[in-house]
Amino acid sequence: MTDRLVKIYKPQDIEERIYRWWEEQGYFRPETMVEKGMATRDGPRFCITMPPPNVTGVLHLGHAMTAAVEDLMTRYHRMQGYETLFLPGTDHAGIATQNVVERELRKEGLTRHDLGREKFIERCWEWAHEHRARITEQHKRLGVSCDWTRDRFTLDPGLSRAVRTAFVHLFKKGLIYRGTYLVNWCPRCTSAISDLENVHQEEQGHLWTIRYPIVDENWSGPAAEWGSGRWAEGATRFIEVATTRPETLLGDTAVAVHPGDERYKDLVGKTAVIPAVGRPVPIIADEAVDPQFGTGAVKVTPAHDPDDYEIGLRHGLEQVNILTDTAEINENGGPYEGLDRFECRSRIVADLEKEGLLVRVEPHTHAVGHCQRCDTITEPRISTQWFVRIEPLAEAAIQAVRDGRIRIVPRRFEKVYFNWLENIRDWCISRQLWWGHRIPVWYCDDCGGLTSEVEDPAVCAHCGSPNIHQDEDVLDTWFSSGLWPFSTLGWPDETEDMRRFYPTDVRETGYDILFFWVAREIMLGLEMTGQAPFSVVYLHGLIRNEKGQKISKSMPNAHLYDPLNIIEEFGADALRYTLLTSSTPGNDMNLDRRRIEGARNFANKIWQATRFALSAWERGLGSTDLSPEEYPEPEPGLPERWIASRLARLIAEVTDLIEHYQYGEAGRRIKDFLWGEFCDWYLEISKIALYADGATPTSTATQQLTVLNVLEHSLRLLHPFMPFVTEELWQALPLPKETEALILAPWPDPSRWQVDEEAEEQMDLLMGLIRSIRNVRAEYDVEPGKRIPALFSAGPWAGLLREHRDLLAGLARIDLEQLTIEETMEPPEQAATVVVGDVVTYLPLAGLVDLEAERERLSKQIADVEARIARSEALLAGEFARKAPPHVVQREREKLADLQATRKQLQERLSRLG
RNA sequence: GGGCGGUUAGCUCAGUUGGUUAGAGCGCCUCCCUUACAAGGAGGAGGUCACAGGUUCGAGUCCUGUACCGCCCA
Repeated sequence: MTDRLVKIYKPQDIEERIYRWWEEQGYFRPETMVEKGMATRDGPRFCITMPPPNVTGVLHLGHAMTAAVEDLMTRYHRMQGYETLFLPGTDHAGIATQNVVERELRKEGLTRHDLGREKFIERCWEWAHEHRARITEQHKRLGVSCDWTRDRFTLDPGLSRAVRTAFVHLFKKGLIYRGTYLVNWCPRCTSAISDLENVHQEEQGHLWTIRYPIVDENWSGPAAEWGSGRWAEGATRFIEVATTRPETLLGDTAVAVHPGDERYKDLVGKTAVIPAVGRPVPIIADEAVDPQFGTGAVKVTPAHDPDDYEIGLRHGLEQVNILTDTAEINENGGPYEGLDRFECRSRIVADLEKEGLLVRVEPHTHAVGHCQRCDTITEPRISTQWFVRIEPLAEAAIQAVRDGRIRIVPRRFEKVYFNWLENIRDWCISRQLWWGHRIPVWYCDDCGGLTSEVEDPAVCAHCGSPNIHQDEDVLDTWFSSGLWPFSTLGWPDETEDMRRFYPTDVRETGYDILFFWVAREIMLGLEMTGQAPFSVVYLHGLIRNEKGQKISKSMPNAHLYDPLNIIEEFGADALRYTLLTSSTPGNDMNLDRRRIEGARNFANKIWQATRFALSAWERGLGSTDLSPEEYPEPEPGLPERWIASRLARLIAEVTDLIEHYQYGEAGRRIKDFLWGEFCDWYLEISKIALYADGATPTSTATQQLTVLNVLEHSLRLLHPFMPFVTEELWQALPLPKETEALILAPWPDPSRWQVDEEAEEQMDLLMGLIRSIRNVRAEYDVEPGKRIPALFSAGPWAGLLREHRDLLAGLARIDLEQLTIEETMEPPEQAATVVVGDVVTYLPLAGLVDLEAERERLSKQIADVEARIARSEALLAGEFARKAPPHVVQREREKLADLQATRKQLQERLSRLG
């Protein structure tokens, strides 16, 4: 037995070794392909940039999915002879990283302010370095063939310069502006966040209805102190408003009703008084008010609500900010100053009740904004921030997809993409953080002018004053990720990589970051480089566990879904194959460990098949002094012609499927072929010759070489799905190779393989006969190893059967001494009968065949065949024959003829049994 | 409120221009440690393809509606 491959496939023993070898040989580098003549510098090329994982954490199954799909694309194109670059990298993840580092500091009883900006950033770098190394290690375990010499990080000097260049470009073009607007504020991060990072969640809250007293001839305003219980004493008219955030009334600057609302017609123009702070505010009419909601009158808080903000602008209302940056009530909150927002809420409700101003409280479900990174409830808050004027960029991005320069797979996401971009709002890009790209804008202390330059300016661009200081804030992480497809290739420099690999080919990622990232890459790519950064967006689904639950670190059995644990247990190949074959693009997938196990078993299966191929060769040609170049030409018989034909189909189908992004189907086809046709049939057939008496090392060369060759081509097809095991097995094959490694081997060329219809038809018949004989043997409980007699009344097929009597006998366990094949014959008495088309097989199973049982068996089969004949006849008698395409009708006719032949044979047999 | 996806065997899922008797893995039943493989082999049972209409010679596949589950946007 071969010593090259151990008896059982152990991925742990091969994967890391192979990866190290690939990397050391430089196979992941496009330059290597060119050096080895696998690709040319001016021929086709393929480039994909890896979505950079956050340096915050470790890889999860989503990353494994990304890696599997992208590496498949990469390996496929590399084998197709494209000069291929899969460029890896990581993202500094501003808020997320700052949060985890701050959490670490807290364990030491420190805040970032205790350290100061510089020291804090140092700590962030330590964290980033450590995690970056870990993420790289994990990617290597997954087997990704990316060029690590081009590994990038969003805070690298080159990429930072790209960020600055892009910012300055947009700034000078007037597409970046600074202004004071209502933004989403995270009081825990003490930073603004973008609309996308503000995640709405349904929450069970309350709807408080409060009445505001109205100033009239009887009441000119509160005379008593708030909290005295007599604050509104004397007021006779009130207007009722409903709110889910009563504390915001401290910032109310109006009460609004719908202009058409008859109930309030006479109140418009009057003055209401805001409880607690006693602010007199106008009652105004605005179309935005929904008369159906609550009382039809709403409080207006322009500084703390997006709708109210708009109303405030329309009516020139004052904006009163009542919150500090940590969401405590500020000096505008009167008696509540210094309280936390939620503490304030309960206090204010109690006080309203005391003052008789609380009308009612009802349970109410509403959407509450949360910070995507820390889950804290956010507050809309007025603050000065930097924004990207996004509409012109969005317009171009829409156009690129509309006119087909970019194609989204699956298609339906194009609609989602358009919908978002068509209703887009300006992008808030400044963050009040320390970790990230500092905004390249300097303020002049003398003239107040703004200077934005790529290189740090020494003086104000407007007045030349040296008294300038840089903006304290940093940019949204997604601003730098938005430049990823070209910043990683050297932009803004006209580098060789930029020229060769940009625009890239594919953006592959989960659909959940279509807006966050992909859309922004397209917008920024078009704006900065004038070209779409990639031509295809391939979106994969999200991964859940087998019960459809979202996998999170806090799950009790989370370790079962940790990619590294899965790799330890089943191998990276099994994980990758499973991820690639158990889902369809854009659809979520429930990852089932049983499938991973099945994929591991598949890897073992081909391992075993290769061991068989090697042992046959070692006993055969391998034991001669012939070199592979001197091996005799194979002389293909029917089984060889058949398996080659099946392989031809496979190559064409798999290539076509991959070209159409149908990776799952492609992977399954390869497995079906290798397991169901090659192993189950061809290998078994080859054993007949290989183990025949008198076989010599060279007499079975055809079988040996067919096994090796089919395996060699199958391994090439499977390589992008299961790179490790295929490389290991391919290396072991004693064949002349075009390349030194499978990773560089050419993809099988579909046009070089011929389908052999005749061989397929003949083998179908032989396999059908074998299957039905096995079936009868099982039904009659014939010992599995026992050789039985058989007689074939084979009609026109007698010649074929005679020619392949060894095959028939071998796989159906027939005794060659008792095997008879004739065109027609007088059937034996005591025999089980099998009919396949016009071939009748008699199995005289002495002592085993019960005539009564046999009659029953045949009757049942006749009934079954007759039912199908009836259906077929009805079909052909109707409009089907007239309207269906001729080849479909023809096929149906053939099927019917076949069924009729079978019925005739079965009936004859039954009548003979009496 | 608008949009999207899902519903196929006990479980997890395939099924892409409509065309044989709807498939796989796991599980289940029978038999087998046969010289590549028990992580295996041979055979078997198991589905009115969520429901109701429609188009068509023909619908798991196309159209309309309904139910339930999930997601996205507002």
